[in-house]
Amino acid sequence: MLSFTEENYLKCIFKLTEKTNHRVSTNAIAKVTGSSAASVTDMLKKLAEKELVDYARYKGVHLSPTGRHIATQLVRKHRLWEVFLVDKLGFSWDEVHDIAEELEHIKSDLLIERMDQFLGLPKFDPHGDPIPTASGKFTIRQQVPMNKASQGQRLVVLGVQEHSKAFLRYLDNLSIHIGTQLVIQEKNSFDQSMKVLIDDKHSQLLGEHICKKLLVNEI
Amino acid sequence: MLSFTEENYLKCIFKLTEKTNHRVSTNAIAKVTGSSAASVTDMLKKLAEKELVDYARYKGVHLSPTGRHIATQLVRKHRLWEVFLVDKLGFSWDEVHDIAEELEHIKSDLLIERMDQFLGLPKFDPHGDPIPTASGKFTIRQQVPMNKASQGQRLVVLGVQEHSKAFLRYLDNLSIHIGTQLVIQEKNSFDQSMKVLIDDKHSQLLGEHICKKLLVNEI
DNA sequence: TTTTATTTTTAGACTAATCAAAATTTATTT
DNA sequence: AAATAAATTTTGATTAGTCTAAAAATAAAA
Ligand SMILES: [Mn+2]
Ligand SMILES: [Mn+2]
Ligand SMILES: [Mn+2]
Ligand SMILES: [Mn+2]
Repeated sequence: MLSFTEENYLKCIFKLTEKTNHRVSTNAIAKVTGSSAASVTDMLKKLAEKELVDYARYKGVHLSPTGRHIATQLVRKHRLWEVFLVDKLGFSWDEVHDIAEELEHIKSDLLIERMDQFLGLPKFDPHGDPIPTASGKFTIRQQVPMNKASQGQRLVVLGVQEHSKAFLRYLDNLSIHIGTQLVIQEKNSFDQSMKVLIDDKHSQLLGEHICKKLLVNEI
Repeated sequence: MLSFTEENYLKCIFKLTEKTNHRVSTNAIAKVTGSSAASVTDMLKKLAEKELVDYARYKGVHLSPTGRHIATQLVRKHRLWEVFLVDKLGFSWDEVHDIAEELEHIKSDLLIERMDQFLGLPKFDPHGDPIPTASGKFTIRQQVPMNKASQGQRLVVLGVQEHSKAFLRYLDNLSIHIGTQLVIQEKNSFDQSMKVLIDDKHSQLLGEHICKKLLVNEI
Protein backbone atom coordinates (compact mmCIF):
# COMPACT_ATOMS: atom_id res chain seq x y z
CA MET A 1 0.00 0.00 0.00
CA LEU A 2 1.46 3.31 -1.08
CA SER A 3 1.43 6.42 1.06
CA PHE A 4 -0.23 9.64 0.09
CA THR A 5 3.23 11.12 -0.52
CA GLU A 6 4.46 8.28 -2.71
CA GLU A 7 1.31 8.55 -4.81
CA ASN A 8 1.82 12.27 -5.27
CA TYR A 9 5.39 11.76 -6.47
CA LEU A 10 4.25 9.15 -8.99
CA LYS A 11 1.56 11.46 -10.33
CA CYS A 12 4.06 14.29 -10.54
CA ILE A 13 6.55 12.19 -12.52
CA PHE A 14 3.72 11.04 -14.76
CA LYS A 15 2.68 14.60 -15.55
CA LEU A 16 6.27 15.65 -16.23
CA THR A 17 6.95 12.74 -18.58
CA GLU A 18 3.51 12.64 -20.22
CA LYS A 19 4.44 14.58 -23.36
CA THR A 20 8.10 13.88 -24.00
CA ASN A 21 8.39 10.44 -22.38
CA HIS A 22 11.98 11.41 -21.54
CA ARG A 23 13.57 10.88 -18.15
CA VAL A 24 12.75 13.66 -15.72
CA SER A 25 15.32 15.36 -13.50
CA THR A 26 15.41 15.61 -9.73
CA ASN A 27 15.23 19.39 -9.88
CA ALA A 28 12.23 19.36 -12.21
CA ILE A 29 10.35 17.26 -9.66
CA ALA A 30 11.55 19.43 -6.78
CA LYS A 31 10.27 22.49 -8.59
CA VAL A 32 6.70 21.27 -9.09
CA THR A 33 6.37 19.55 -5.71
CA GLY A 34 7.85 22.53 -3.91
CA SER A 35 10.18 20.26 -1.93
CA SER A 36 13.96 20.23 -1.83
CA ALA A 37 16.11 18.30 -4.30
CA ALA A 38 17.42 16.29 -1.36
CA SER A 39 13.91 15.13 -0.46
CA VAL A 40 13.25 14.19 -4.06
CA THR A 41 16.41 12.09 -4.22
CA ASP A 42 15.36 10.21 -1.07
CA MET A 43 11.92 9.52 -2.46
CA LEU A 44 13.24 8.41 -5.85
CA LYS A 45 15.43 5.86 -4.13
CA LYS A 46 12.44 4.57 -2.24
CA LEU A 47 10.26 4.37 -5.35
CA ALA A 48 13.08 2.63 -7.22
CA GLU A 49 13.35 0.13 -4.37
CA LYS A 50 9.65 -0.62 -4.88
CA GLU A 51 10.22 -0.88 -8.65
CA LEU A 52 7.77 1.91 -9.42
CA VAL A 53 10.40 4.00 -11.20
CA ASP A 54 13.56 3.38 -13.12
CA TYR A 55 16.10 5.60 -11.36
CA ALA A 56 19.79 6.08 -12.13
CA ARG A 57 21.94 8.36 -9.98
CA TYR A 58 22.43 11.77 -11.63
CA LYS A 59 20.40 10.60 -14.67
CA GLY A 60 16.82 11.22 -13.56
CA VAL A 61 13.86 8.82 -13.52
CA HIS A 62 10.99 7.50 -15.53
CA LEU A 63 8.03 5.42 -14.46
CA SER A 64 8.02 1.64 -14.59
CA PRO A 65 4.91 0.04 -16.13
CA THR A 66 3.53 -0.49 -12.61
CA GLY A 67 4.34 3.07 -11.62
CA ARG A 68 2.68 4.41 -14.76
CA HIS A 69 -0.42 2.33 -14.11
CA ILE A 70 -0.75 3.65 -10.56
CA ALA A 71 -0.25 7.24 -11.73
CA THR A 72 -2.86 6.81 -14.47
CA GLN A 73 -5.40 5.50 -11.98
CA LEU A 74 -4.74 8.51 -9.76
CA VAL A 75 -5.46 10.78 -12.71
CA ARG A 76 -8.61 8.76 -13.39
CA LYS A 77 -9.79 9.20 -9.83
CA HIS A 78 -8.89 12.88 -9.73
CA ARG A 79 -10.85 13.66 -12.89
CA LEU A 80 -13.86 11.52 -12.01
CA TRP A 81 -14.11 13.28 -8.63
CA GLU A 82 -13.93 16.61 -10.43
CA VAL A 83 -16.84 15.57 -12.64
CA PHE A 84 -18.78 14.55 -9.56
CA LEU A 85 -18.15 17.85 -7.80
CA VAL A 86 -19.23 19.89 -10.82
CA ASP A 87 -22.07 17.78 -12.22
CA LYS A 88 -23.64 16.54 -9.00
CA LEU A 89 -22.70 19.03 -6.31
CA GLY A 90 -22.80 22.20 -8.39
CA PHE A 91 -19.22 23.36 -7.88
CA SER A 92 -17.71 25.55 -10.58
CA TRP A 93 -14.66 24.40 -12.53
CA ASP A 94 -12.30 26.69 -10.63
CA GLU A 95 -13.23 25.24 -7.22
CA VAL A 96 -12.73 21.52 -7.68
CA HIS A 97 -9.03 20.85 -8.15
CA ASP A 98 -7.88 21.11 -4.54
CA ILE A 99 -10.69 18.92 -3.22
CA ALA A 100 -9.99 16.34 -5.95
CA GLU A 101 -6.31 16.39 -4.90
CA GLU A 102 -7.47 14.92 -1.60
CA LEU A 103 -10.21 12.65 -2.92
CA GLU A 104 -7.94 10.98 -5.47
CA HIS A 105 -6.13 9.18 -2.65
CA ILE A 106 -9.20 7.33 -1.35
CA LYS A 107 -8.39 3.66 -1.77
CA SER A 108 -11.28 1.66 -3.21
CA ASP A 109 -11.45 0.32 -6.74
CA LEU A 110 -15.11 -0.49 -6.27
CA LEU A 111 -15.82 3.07 -5.22
CA ILE A 112 -14.30 4.55 -8.32
CA GLU A 113 -16.02 2.10 -10.67
CA ARG A 114 -19.38 2.81 -9.01
CA MET A 115 -18.69 6.52 -9.29
CA ASP A 116 -17.85 6.15 -12.98
CA GLN A 117 -21.21 4.43 -13.55
CA PHE A 118 -23.05 6.99 -11.44
CA LEU A 119 -21.60 9.82 -13.52
CA GLY A 120 -22.54 8.13 -16.80
CA LEU A 121 -19.04 7.00 -17.84
CA PRO A 122 -17.76 10.48 -18.63
CA LYS A 123 -14.88 10.69 -21.10
CA PHE A 124 -13.70 14.17 -20.10
CA ASP A 125 -13.42 16.15 -16.87
CA PRO A 126 -14.76 19.69 -16.24
CA HIS A 127 -11.60 21.18 -17.75
CA GLY A 128 -11.88 19.09 -20.91
CA ASP A 129 -9.10 16.70 -19.88
CA PRO A 130 -9.60 13.05 -20.85
CA ILE A 131 -10.47 10.57 -18.10
CA PRO A 132 -8.40 7.40 -18.49
CA THR A 133 -10.35 4.14 -18.46
CA ALA A 134 -9.90 1.53 -15.73
CA SER A 135 -7.34 -0.10 -18.03
CA GLY A 136 -5.49 3.18 -18.49
CA LYS A 137 -6.53 4.33 -21.97
CA PHE A 138 -6.96 8.03 -22.71
CA THR A 139 -9.39 9.30 -25.36
CA ILE A 140 -7.46 11.36 -27.92
CA ARG A 141 -9.22 14.19 -29.75
CA GLN A 142 -8.31 16.66 -32.44
CA GLN A 143 -7.79 19.97 -30.65
CA VAL A 144 -5.54 23.01 -31.12
CA PRO A 145 -4.83 26.24 -29.24
CA MET A 146 -7.27 28.84 -30.51
CA ASN A 147 -4.49 31.13 -31.78
CA LYS A 148 -3.87 28.55 -34.53
CA ALA A 149 -7.40 28.99 -35.94
CA SER A 150 -8.20 31.26 -38.86
CA GLN A 151 -10.50 34.22 -39.35
CA GLY A 152 -14.06 33.14 -40.07
CA GLN A 153 -13.78 29.67 -38.52
CA ARG A 154 -16.50 28.36 -36.21
CA LEU A 155 -14.99 26.56 -33.21
CA VAL A 156 -16.06 24.66 -30.13
CA VAL A 157 -14.13 24.96 -26.85
CA LEU A 158 -12.76 21.55 -25.84
CA GLY A 159 -10.32 22.37 -23.09
CA VAL A 160 -7.94 24.75 -21.35
CA GLN A 161 -4.18 24.61 -21.03
CA GLU A 162 -4.12 26.58 -17.81
CA HIS A 163 -6.00 25.58 -14.68
CA SER A 164 -5.45 28.56 -12.41
CA LYS A 165 -8.49 29.82 -10.51
CA ALA A 166 -7.95 33.32 -11.97
CA PHE A 167 -7.92 32.06 -15.55
CA LEU A 168 -10.97 29.83 -15.13
CA ARG A 169 -12.94 32.56 -13.38
CA TYR A 170 -12.06 35.00 -16.13
CA LEU A 171 -13.41 32.61 -18.75
CA ASP A 172 -16.55 32.11 -16.64
CA ASN A 173 -17.16 35.84 -16.69
CA LEU A 174 -16.92 35.81 -20.48
CA SER A 175 -19.42 32.89 -20.59
CA ILE A 176 -16.73 30.71 -22.09
CA HIS A 177 -16.75 27.12 -20.90
CA ILE A 178 -16.35 23.62 -22.30
CA GLY A 179 -18.71 23.32 -25.28
CA THR A 180 -19.01 27.04 -25.97
CA GLN A 181 -19.05 27.93 -29.68
CA LEU A 182 -16.75 30.66 -30.92
CA VAL A 183 -16.54 32.36 -34.32
CA ILE A 184 -13.24 34.11 -35.17
CA GLN A 185 -14.18 37.60 -36.35
CA GLU A 186 -10.73 39.22 -36.37
CA LYS A 187 -7.12 38.19 -35.84
CA ASN A 188 -4.80 41.06 -34.89
CA SER A 189 -1.30 40.05 -35.90
CA PHE A 190 0.37 43.00 -34.14
CA ASP A 191 -0.55 41.78 -30.61
CA GLN A 192 -1.96 38.28 -31.27
CA SER A 193 -5.35 39.28 -29.91
CA MET A 194 -8.55 37.96 -31.48
CA LYS A 195 -12.10 39.22 -31.67
CA VAL A 196 -14.54 36.32 -31.28
CA LEU A 197 -18.31 35.87 -31.26
CA ILE A 198 -19.27 33.87 -28.17
CA ASP A 199 -22.17 31.38 -28.56
CA ASP A 200 -23.58 33.62 -31.33
CA LYS A 201 -24.51 36.16 -28.69
CA HIS A 202 -21.81 38.72 -28.00
CA SER A 203 -18.50 39.77 -29.44
CA GLN A 204 -15.38 39.95 -27.29
CA LEU A 205 -11.73 40.82 -27.77
CA LEU A 206 -9.46 38.14 -26.29
CA GLY A 207 -5.79 38.74 -25.45
CA GLU A 208 -2.86 36.63 -26.60
CA HIS A 209 -2.69 34.65 -23.36
CA ILE A 210 -6.26 33.42 -23.58
CA CYS A 211 -5.98 32.67 -27.29
CA LYS A 212 -3.01 30.40 -26.61
CA LYS A 213 -4.54 28.61 -23.62
CA LEU A 214 -7.99 27.85 -25.05
CA LEU A 215 -8.12 24.47 -26.80
CA VAL A 216 -10.62 24.31 -29.63
CA ASN A 217 -11.71 22.33 -32.65
CA GLU A 218 -13.41 23.41 -35.87
CA ILE A 219 -17.05 22.46 -36.32
CA MET B 1 -4.83 21.98 10.51
CA LEU B 2 -5.10 18.61 12.24
CA SER B 3 -3.54 15.40 10.93
CA PHE B 4 -5.54 12.26 10.12
CA THR B 5 -4.15 10.71 13.26
CA GLU B 6 -5.10 13.57 15.54
CA GLU B 7 -8.62 13.56 14.07
CA ASN B 8 -8.93 9.83 14.65
CA TYR B 9 -7.93 10.19 18.30
CA LEU B 10 -10.50 12.94 18.82
CA LYS B 11 -13.22 10.82 17.24
CA CYS B 12 -12.18 7.87 19.37
CA ILE B 13 -12.33 9.91 22.59
CA PHE B 14 -15.69 11.28 21.50
CA LYS B 15 -17.12 7.81 20.99
CA LEU B 16 -15.77 6.60 24.32
CA THR B 17 -17.19 9.55 26.27
CA GLU B 18 -20.45 9.91 24.33
CA LYS B 19 -22.65 8.03 26.78
CA THR B 20 -21.13 8.54 30.21
CA ASN B 21 -19.40 11.91 29.65
CA HIS B 22 -16.77 10.69 32.13
CA ARG B 23 -13.06 11.03 31.59
CA VAL B 24 -11.66 8.22 29.49
CA SER B 25 -8.49 6.31 30.36
CA THR B 26 -5.32 5.91 28.34
CA ASN B 27 -5.79 2.15 28.19
CA ALA B 28 -9.36 2.44 26.97
CA ILE B 29 -8.16 4.53 24.05
CA ALA B 30 -5.23 2.19 23.38
CA LYS B 31 -7.63 -0.73 23.24
CA VAL B 32 -9.92 0.71 20.57
CA THR B 33 -7.20 2.35 18.48
CA GLY B 34 -5.06 -0.77 18.64
CA SER B 35 -2.00 1.28 19.56
CA SER B 36 0.17 1.09 22.66
CA ALA B 37 -0.59 3.00 25.84
CA ALA B 38 2.72 4.81 25.36
CA SER B 39 1.57 6.14 21.97
CA VAL B 40 -1.72 7.25 23.44
CA THR B 41 0.01 9.18 26.21
CA ASP B 42 2.16 10.99 23.63
CA MET B 43 -0.86 11.92 21.57
CA LEU B 44 -2.87 13.07 24.57
CA LYS B 45 -0.09 15.43 25.51
CA LYS B 46 -0.09 16.82 22.00
CA LEU B 47 -3.87 17.25 21.91
CA ALA B 48 -3.76 18.90 25.35
CA GLU B 49 -1.09 21.28 24.05
CA LYS B 50 -3.51 22.24 21.27
CA GLU B 51 -6.30 22.61 23.84
CA LEU B 52 -8.48 19.99 22.16
CA VAL B 53 -8.64 17.82 25.28
CA ASP B 54 -8.42 18.33 29.00
CA TYR B 55 -5.71 15.93 30.06
CA ALA B 56 -4.33 15.27 33.54
CA ARG B 57 -1.49 12.81 34.07
CA TYR B 58 -2.79 9.44 35.31
CA LYS B 59 -6.36 10.81 35.35
CA GLY B 60 -7.48 10.35 31.74
CA VAL B 61 -8.94 12.89 29.33
CA HIS B 62 -12.10 14.43 28.08
CA LEU B 63 -12.72 16.65 25.07
CA SER B 64 -12.63 20.42 25.24
CA PRO B 65 -15.53 22.24 23.55
CA THR B 66 -13.34 22.72 20.46
CA GLY B 67 -12.27 19.08 20.49
CA ARG B 68 -15.88 17.95 20.82
CA HIS B 69 -16.91 20.18 17.93
CA ILE B 70 -14.23 18.75 15.65
CA ALA B 71 -15.14 15.19 16.61
CA THR B 72 -18.83 15.85 15.97
CA GLN B 73 -18.08 17.22 12.52
CA LEU B 74 -16.04 14.10 11.76
CA VAL B 75 -19.02 11.98 12.72
CA ARG B 76 -21.23 14.18 10.54
CA LYS B 77 -18.93 13.71 7.57
CA HIS B 78 -18.56 9.99 8.15
CA ARG B 79 -22.31 9.43 8.24
CA LEU B 80 -23.12 11.69 5.32
CA TRP B 81 -20.56 9.85 3.19
CA GLU B 82 -22.14 6.56 4.23
CA VAL B 83 -25.52 7.84 3.08
CA PHE B 84 -23.97 8.86 -0.22
CA LEU B 85 -22.35 5.48 -0.77
CA VAL B 86 -25.57 3.60 -0.05
CA ASP B 87 -28.19 5.91 -1.57
CA LYS B 88 -26.30 7.14 -4.62
CA LEU B 89 -23.69 4.50 -5.42
CA GLY B 90 -25.65 1.41 -4.44
CA PHE B 91 -23.31 0.05 -1.78
CA SER B 92 -24.83 -2.13 0.91
CA TRP B 93 -24.71 -1.12 4.55
CA ASP B 94 -21.94 -3.58 5.39
CA GLU B 95 -19.54 -2.19 2.77
CA VAL B 96 -19.45 1.52 3.57
CA HIS B 97 -17.75 1.99 6.92
CA ASP B 98 -14.13 1.56 5.86
CA ILE B 99 -14.48 3.86 2.87
CA ALA B 100 -16.22 6.48 5.04
CA GLU B 101 -13.33 6.18 7.52
CA GLU B 102 -11.13 7.61 4.76
CA LEU B 103 -13.61 10.08 3.29
CA GLU B 104 -14.39 11.70 6.65
CA HIS B 105 -10.93 13.31 6.64
CA ILE B 106 -11.46 15.28 3.42
CA LYS B 107 -11.16 18.92 4.43
CA SER B 108 -13.83 21.12 2.88
CA ASP B 109 -16.78 22.56 4.73
CA LEU B 110 -18.38 23.56 1.45
CA LEU B 111 -18.10 20.00 0.16
CA ILE B 112 -19.92 18.55 3.11
CA GLU B 113 -22.67 21.17 3.05
CA ARG B 114 -23.21 20.58 -0.67
CA MET B 115 -23.25 16.85 -0.06
CA ASP B 116 -25.83 17.29 2.69
CA GLN B 117 -28.07 19.22 0.28
CA PHE B 118 -27.49 16.70 -2.52
CA LEU B 119 -28.56 13.85 -0.24
CA GLY B 120 -31.71 15.69 0.87
CA LEU B 121 -30.57 16.67 4.38
CA PRO B 122 -30.72 13.14 5.78
CA LYS B 123 -31.18 12.84 9.55
CA PHE B 124 -29.88 9.27 9.88
CA ASP B 125 -27.17 7.19 8.26
CA PRO B 126 -27.59 3.71 6.69
CA HIS B 127 -27.17 2.09 10.10
CA GLY B 128 -29.83 4.29 11.69
CA ASP B 129 -27.31 6.48 13.51
CA PRO B 130 -28.18 10.18 13.74
CA ILE B 131 -26.25 12.63 11.56
CA PRO B 132 -25.26 15.69 13.58
CA THR B 133 -26.13 19.05 12.04
CA ALA B 134 -23.48 21.54 10.97
CA SER B 135 -23.87 23.10 14.41
CA GLY B 136 -23.42 19.75 16.11
CA LYS B 137 -26.96 18.77 17.14
CA PHE B 138 -28.00 15.09 17.10
CA THR B 139 -31.60 14.04 16.51
CA ILE B 140 -32.77 11.97 19.48
CA ARG B 141 -35.41 9.29 18.96
CA GLN B 142 -37.28 6.87 21.15
CA GLN B 143 -35.66 3.47 20.49
CA VAL B 144 -34.97 0.34 22.54
CA PRO B 145 -33.17 -2.97 22.00
CA MET B 146 -35.74 -5.39 20.59
CA ASN B 147 -35.36 -7.80 23.54
CA LYS B 148 -37.15 -5.17 25.66
CA ALA B 149 -40.31 -5.38 23.48
CA SER B 150 -43.30 -7.54 24.40
CA GLN B 151 -45.15 -10.33 22.68
CA GLY B 152 -47.65 -9.04 20.13
CA GLN B 153 -46.03 -5.65 19.63
CA ARG B 154 -45.55 -4.24 16.12
CA LEU B 155 -42.13 -2.63 15.76
CA VAL B 156 -40.08 -0.76 13.21
CA VAL B 157 -36.31 -1.27 12.97
CA LEU B 158 -34.52 2.05 13.65
CA GLY B 159 -30.92 0.99 14.11
CA VAL B 160 -28.31 -1.57 15.04
CA GLN B 161 -25.93 -1.62 17.98
CA GLU B 162 -23.33 -3.70 16.19
CA HIS B 163 -21.73 -2.68 12.90
CA SER B 164 -19.69 -5.76 12.00
CA LYS B 165 -19.90 -6.91 8.40
CA ALA B 166 -20.97 -10.37 9.54
CA PHE B 167 -23.86 -9.02 11.61
CA LEU B 168 -25.08 -6.63 8.92
CA ARG B 169 -24.90 -9.31 6.22
CA TYR B 170 -26.80 -11.72 8.41
CA LEU B 171 -29.60 -9.17 8.82
CA ASP B 172 -29.57 -8.57 5.06
CA ASN B 173 -30.15 -12.26 4.46
CA LEU B 174 -33.16 -12.12 6.77
CA SER B 175 -34.47 -9.06 4.85
CA ILE B 176 -34.10 -7.00 7.99
CA HIS B 177 -32.94 -3.45 7.44
CA ILE B 178 -33.69 0.08 8.64
CA GLY B 179 -37.46 0.59 8.33
CA THR B 180 -38.38 -3.09 8.36
CA GLN B 181 -41.54 -3.88 10.37
CA LEU B 182 -41.44 -6.68 12.90
CA VAL B 183 -44.22 -8.29 14.93
CA ILE B 184 -43.18 -10.19 18.07
CA GLN B 185 -44.87 -13.58 17.86
CA GLU B 186 -43.05 -15.39 20.68
CA LYS B 187 -40.54 -14.58 23.41
CA ASN B 188 -38.63 -17.58 24.73
CA SER B 189 -37.46 -16.74 28.22
CA PHE B 190 -35.23 -19.83 28.55
CA ASP B 191 -32.77 -18.66 25.86
CA GLN B 192 -33.89 -15.08 25.16
CA SER B 193 -34.72 -15.93 21.54
CA MET B 194 -37.72 -14.39 19.80
CA LYS B 195 -39.93 -15.44 16.92
CA VAL B 196 -40.79 -12.43 14.76
CA LEU B 197 -42.85 -11.79 11.65
CA ILE B 198 -40.73 -9.82 9.18
CA ASP B 199 -42.54 -7.18 7.06
CA ASP B 200 -45.75 -9.26 7.37
CA LYS B 201 -44.19 -11.83 5.04
CA HIS B 202 -42.26 -14.53 6.83
CA SER B 203 -41.64 -15.72 10.36
CA GLN B 204 -38.16 -16.13 11.74
CA LEU B 205 -36.58 -17.20 15.00
CA LEU B 206 -33.94 -14.70 16.15
CA GLY B 207 -31.26 -15.53 18.72
CA GLU B 208 -30.46 -13.54 21.84
CA HIS B 209 -27.57 -11.66 20.23
CA ILE B 210 -29.68 -10.23 17.44
CA CYS B 211 -32.56 -9.39 19.76
CA LYS B 212 -30.21 -7.30 21.91
CA LYS B 213 -28.49 -5.52 19.01
CA LEU B 214 -31.55 -4.53 16.99
CA LEU B 215 -32.89 -1.11 17.94
CA VAL B 216 -36.63 -0.72 17.45
CA ASN B 217 -39.65 1.40 18.30
CA GLU B 218 -43.30 0.52 18.65
CA ILE B 219 -45.65 1.69 15.91
C1' DT C 1 41.34 20.27 -21.74
C1' DT C 2 41.22 22.60 -17.62
C1' DT C 3 38.32 25.51 -14.95
C1' DT C 4 33.95 26.99 -13.42
C1' DA C 5 29.10 26.52 -12.80
C1' DT C 6 25.17 23.68 -12.14
C1' DT C 7 22.92 19.68 -10.69
C1' DT C 8 22.50 15.97 -7.75
C1' DT C 9 23.59 13.23 -3.90
C1' DT C 10 25.07 12.47 0.81
C1' DA C 11 25.41 13.68 5.67
C1' DG C 12 23.30 15.09 9.60
C1' DA C 13 19.29 16.80 11.85
C1' DC C 14 14.24 17.64 12.79
C1' DT C 15 9.05 16.41 13.49
C1' DA C 16 5.16 13.13 13.69
C1' DA C 17 3.77 8.78 14.89
C1' DT C 18 4.84 4.64 16.56
C1' DC C 19 6.71 0.71 19.83
C1' DA C 20 8.98 -2.15 23.83
C1' DA C 21 10.91 -1.93 28.13
C1' DA C 22 11.78 0.48 32.38
C1' DA C 23 10.16 3.63 35.86
C1' DT C 24 6.53 5.80 38.30
C1' DT C 25 2.00 6.60 40.10
C1' DT C 26 -2.39 4.98 41.56
C1' DA C 27 -5.43 1.30 43.08
C1' DT C 28 -6.21 -2.89 45.54
C1' DT C 29 -5.13 -6.38 48.85
C1' DT C 30 -3.48 -8.13 52.71
C1' DA D 1 -0.18 0.76 56.76
C1' DA D 2 2.62 -1.98 54.01
C1' DA D 3 2.79 -4.97 50.14
C1' DT D 4 1.29 -6.09 45.77
C1' DA D 5 -1.01 -5.40 41.42
C1' DA D 6 -2.51 -2.56 37.69
C1' DA D 7 -2.41 1.48 34.99
C1' DT D 8 0.21 5.13 33.13
C1' DT D 9 4.16 7.65 31.87
C1' DT D 10 8.95 8.10 30.62
C1' DT D 11 12.94 6.57 28.15
C1' DG D 12 15.17 5.32 24.23
C1' DA D 13 14.55 3.61 19.39
C1' DT D 14 12.54 3.25 14.70
C1' DT D 15 10.37 4.76 10.26
C1' DA D 16 8.52 8.25 6.89
C1' DG D 17 9.10 12.55 5.21
C1' DT D 18 11.33 16.65 5.29
C1' DC D 19 15.22 20.26 5.43
C1' DT D 20 20.04 22.72 5.11
C1' DA D 21 24.69 22.48 4.20
C1' DA D 22 28.62 19.97 2.45
C1' DA D 23 30.44 16.81 -0.98
C1' DA D 24 30.45 14.69 -5.45
C1' DA D 25 29.24 14.23 -10.24
C1' DT D 26 28.02 16.24 -14.54
C1' DA D 27 27.64 20.01 -17.81
C1' DA D 28 29.23 24.32 -19.70
C1' DA D 29 32.72 27.72 -20.54
C1' DA D 30 37.14 29.32 -21.11
MN1 LIG E 1 -7.52 19.01 -11.23
MN1 LIG F 1 -9.28 18.70 -14.26
MN1 LIG G 1 -19.38 3.83 9.92
MN1 LIG H 1 -22.85 4.32 10.15
